[in-house]
Amino acid sequence: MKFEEISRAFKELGHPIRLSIVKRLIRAGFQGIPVGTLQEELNIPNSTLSHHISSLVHAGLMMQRKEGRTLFCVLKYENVKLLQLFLEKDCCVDEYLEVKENLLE
Amino acid sequence: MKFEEISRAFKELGHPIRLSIVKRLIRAGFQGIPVGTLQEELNIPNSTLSHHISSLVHAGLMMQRKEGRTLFCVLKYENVKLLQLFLEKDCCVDEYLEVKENLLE
DNA sequence: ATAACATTTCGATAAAAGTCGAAATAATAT
DNA sequence: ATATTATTTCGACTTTTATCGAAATGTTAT
Repeated sequence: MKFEEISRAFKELGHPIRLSIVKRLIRAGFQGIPVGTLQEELNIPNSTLSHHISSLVHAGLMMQRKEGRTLFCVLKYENVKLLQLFLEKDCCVDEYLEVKENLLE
Repeated sequence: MKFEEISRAFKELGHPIRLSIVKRLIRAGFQGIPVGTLQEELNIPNSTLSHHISSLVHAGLMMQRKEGRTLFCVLKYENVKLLQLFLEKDCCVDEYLEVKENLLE
């Protein structure tokens, strides 16, 4: 993943719907979660959801697996992890910080 | 930082220029770096740079400190760290991964 | 006071992203 | 074959971002 790709991936996380999708996909594990289920949970039109999913796929943050007529969305954990490492290694020098682990509500 | 703010912050990192700024600010430490220096290094028009800086400030990723007629840009490390923690805690369950530490070029 | 410097605001324009109904595709079941 | 279900594509539209020259603002030096 090079700089432009990292940046593109962050942009993907920069939309509440897509960030919700990603967050939901974590819980779904490797089995993933059907598009339809996502749609019910997020309660948005299918075309809108499809658009965001496609965007996430192109950015390398998720992949899809088809079973019958159901499409499962699966997070690409390794790439999310890369983003985390980018922030951790390039952005956060620990001496600079005293971080409270529970700041994330 | 709540969900919407996290998402907003990721969006900020989702532009190559702004991600470059953030990356540069890390090296600058708490002293920060003058807007003018950033401009020379990035080689973009001042109005464009100013626009992106303003955006980063509003998203809580950096702050500014004035010294004479020079404005220093300083990263808000703690918020970048929060993003990293968000990805680490909410998105990356370590059992799911074997991560190569050197994947970031 | 005026000039030189650092940076922002304005304003106009161009480009990209987001939204969603309706039609199209694909898979399975009857 | 036809109907049903799951999901995507199309197309039109609205909203948001990005870009950048030029003018304005604020700061220090002369």
